[in-house]
Amino acid sequence: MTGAPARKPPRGGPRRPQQARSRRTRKALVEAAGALFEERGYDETTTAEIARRAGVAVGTVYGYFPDKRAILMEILHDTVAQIADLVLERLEPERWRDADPRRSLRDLIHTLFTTRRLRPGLQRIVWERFFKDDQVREALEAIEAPIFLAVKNLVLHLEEWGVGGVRDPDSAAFVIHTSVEWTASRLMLGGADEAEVEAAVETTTDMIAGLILA
Amino acid sequence: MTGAPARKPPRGGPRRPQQARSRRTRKALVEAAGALFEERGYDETTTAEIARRAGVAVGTVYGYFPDKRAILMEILHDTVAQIADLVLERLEPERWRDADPRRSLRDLIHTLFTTRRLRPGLQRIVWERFFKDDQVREALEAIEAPIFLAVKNLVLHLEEWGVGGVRDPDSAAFVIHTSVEWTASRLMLGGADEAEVEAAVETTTDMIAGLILA
Amino acid sequence: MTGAPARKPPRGGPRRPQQARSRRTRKALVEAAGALFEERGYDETTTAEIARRAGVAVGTVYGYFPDKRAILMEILHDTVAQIADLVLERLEPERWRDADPRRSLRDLIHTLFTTRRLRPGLQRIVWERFFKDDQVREALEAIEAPIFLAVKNLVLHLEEWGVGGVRDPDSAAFVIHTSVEWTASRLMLGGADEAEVEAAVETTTDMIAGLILA
Amino acid sequence: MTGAPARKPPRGGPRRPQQARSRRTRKALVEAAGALFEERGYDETTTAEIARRAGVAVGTVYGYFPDKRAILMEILHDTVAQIADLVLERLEPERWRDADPRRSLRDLIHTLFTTRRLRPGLQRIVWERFFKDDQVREALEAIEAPIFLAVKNLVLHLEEWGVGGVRDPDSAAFVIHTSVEWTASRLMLGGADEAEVEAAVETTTDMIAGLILA
DNA sequence: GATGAATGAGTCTTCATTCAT
DNA sequence: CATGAATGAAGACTCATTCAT
Repeated sequence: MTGAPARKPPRGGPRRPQQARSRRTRKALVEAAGALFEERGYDETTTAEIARRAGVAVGTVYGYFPDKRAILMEILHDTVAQIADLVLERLEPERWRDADPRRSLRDLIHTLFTTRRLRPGLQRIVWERFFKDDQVREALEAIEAPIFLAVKNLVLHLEEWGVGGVRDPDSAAFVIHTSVEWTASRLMLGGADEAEVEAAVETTTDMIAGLILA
Repeated sequence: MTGAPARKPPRGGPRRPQQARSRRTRKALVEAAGALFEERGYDETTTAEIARRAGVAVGTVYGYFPDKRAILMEILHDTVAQIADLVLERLEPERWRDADPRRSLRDLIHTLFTTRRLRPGLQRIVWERFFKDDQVREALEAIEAPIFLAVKNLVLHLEEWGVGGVRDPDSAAFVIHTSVEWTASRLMLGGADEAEVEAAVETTTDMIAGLILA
Repeated sequence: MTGAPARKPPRGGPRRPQQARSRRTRKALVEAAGALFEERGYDETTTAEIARRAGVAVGTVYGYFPDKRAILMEILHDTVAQIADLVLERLEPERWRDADPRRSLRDLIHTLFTTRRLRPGLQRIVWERFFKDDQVREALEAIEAPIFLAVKNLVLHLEEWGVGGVRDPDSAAFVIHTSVEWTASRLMLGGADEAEVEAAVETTTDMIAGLILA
Repeated sequence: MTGAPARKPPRGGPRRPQQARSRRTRKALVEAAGALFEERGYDETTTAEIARRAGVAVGTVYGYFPDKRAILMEILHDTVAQIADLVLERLEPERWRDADPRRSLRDLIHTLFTTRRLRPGLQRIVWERFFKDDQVREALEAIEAPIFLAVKNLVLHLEEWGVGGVRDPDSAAFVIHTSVEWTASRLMLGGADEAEVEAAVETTTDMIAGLILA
């Protein structure tokens, strides 16, 4: 006999099926809440609705999250982090090194605008709670920090390459990102038409270029 | 024509004392609500508190306003309009004609930043409700419209005077104002220190100058 | 003309009818809650039931009391104070001066026992919450204080009159009242039969007599 | 008959290891619950906490006890019985036969007071539930019965020895024990200082001595 | 037997708005 | 017009107990 009773890990199969179920429930909960927050908003969504949509009982929600706000925080974090990643990509100096800076900048701005189309309802919630909910503000600031750093870093590289530069890189990073972020939000989360958006991308590119290029 | 319909011609005494009282009550209500919204926030203020602070009964509130939101709308409108006026002043072409454009610009930006210190609690409410309450959005947009126009007009003047110009004046007006407004809000309504603010004013001035000057 | 329009106080009639209504509602609330607490117990009574029994909406309850516990505190206070008054009467030295001390004592003990028949359900709630709810404990202690004082005072009088006396009047007051109170509670709030109660009154009288008389 | 049904004769090793484990789990559960009830109180302790503290799953609890209350009953029984044993010792006539009755009595009272220091949290639960939970009341009464009997028996011995006696030994037993028990509880489970306790012990001794001695 | 995910009835409390006086 | 008592729908959260794995 070759041996041991082939028990427990049958071959990479899912161990501890309970955990699998648990993960599935959690996911269902996050998805249900995400969809509802997106559709209706945070205050307008009840914990009972989240449970129903996830196909579980109310009590189950509280087995996974301490309270309603914790669900929001998780979803907000994921959403915002996902957006931030897309932006961070466009900020890598390598992408700019041998390219036309104006083109790269426009590309960056364009990305900053289009990412606002991701989960707009949740992004609205971010702004809605930004000044009244410290947790939301802190979470957003934590996610923005690396972006500010990347912008600053990029500006320093541009200076080094002789294609631009600013007086105060920290301040520039903050002002640039904040400006674009909000211009994009107002246009994309409001209901702006395509022409307006196009024009804004162009104008914004000009504006930022005026600050950091040449 | 000899005149107005002489309704209830009171002899001597103050005309329509009721209206005077009424106006006083209304004012008390608006002031009470304004102070409470500023201190606590909109959702955190109850109509009962507003009435108590104004020294009237709850029911009386509904004799002057259809609902709680209407009080907010009035206050928000007044506050935002007041701020807009301060900004509009700085946008008058006369002020720019014979002055150093860079200086005038810096002055404008500075004004845009410092006006955020007016009734910050109410301004927070604006952003909190901007995307979730169409009435708030529309009211704000109505008030911003003349500003956009003034910015556009100014840019056109600058072009005429040969000190600047942009490709798309409408878009520029929107982008400029929106950018500065939000950068200022985040800094002033959050708790930024003086140095950060100073730096941001400088950087922002550089940025806008890059777009519209020279 | 004799004068002023006979308005407002028509002649001792009820002024401010609103306050009358308010008082009525409050009373209905207290009575409803009292009856329910008595019948079912505190935890077993819901605020909705109280409102329904009082014939008002749930919200009305909170117009008169900050929370459910406040209703209990008021009722408990009233009930216990009422009982305390009955006991205090029997403790007045005048009642003892020219009477047979043994008889007066028996009378006192008897009163302490029979008062336990008043609102037994509420008295149960007192003991149920005594050690877990500081407010209840404090309220009870506040009401007991004058009783302790009266007992002490009585003992001092007895000593003066040469019919008794104890080593430590404060301690005696506490021990006497506490002992009788609990013996009575256990018998009357449990379901003791008449004979047991009679015997206990007699025995308790002997016991206290042994301590404070002759 | 040759004997016992040789069910599953285990060779050598420890018999029914399951039962050993089972007993260990049960004990862990009782200890966990006991500690938590003592610390927080009954209502404030959840079954989930008990399970966690015992190191088992929630469901497991229900394999050993039909419900939460059953755990309490077992713990209460053990605790109260343990206290009762300490008291019963001091009530054995042998201890009193050749000793100074006053001394023995004081010793007994002292014991009745100090035993209230054992598991005070659980004793609080007894009083909290005494009138609302028939099972608790019955359990306590069952445990008190032998004490009442022992007190009665002691009183009869004292009478026989010519050092005391009462009219109604049954009633006396109940009154004595109940009085001391509650005086002690209020002092020891509340937060009385040492001096108060000492005085109460002395006074109580005087009081009981007045009833049963001489 | 053990596990722990799931259940869901049940609670208190809030507050914008109405309306009889 | 003012008053303020009354309304009642709504919502977040708890926890003893069950049961599929």
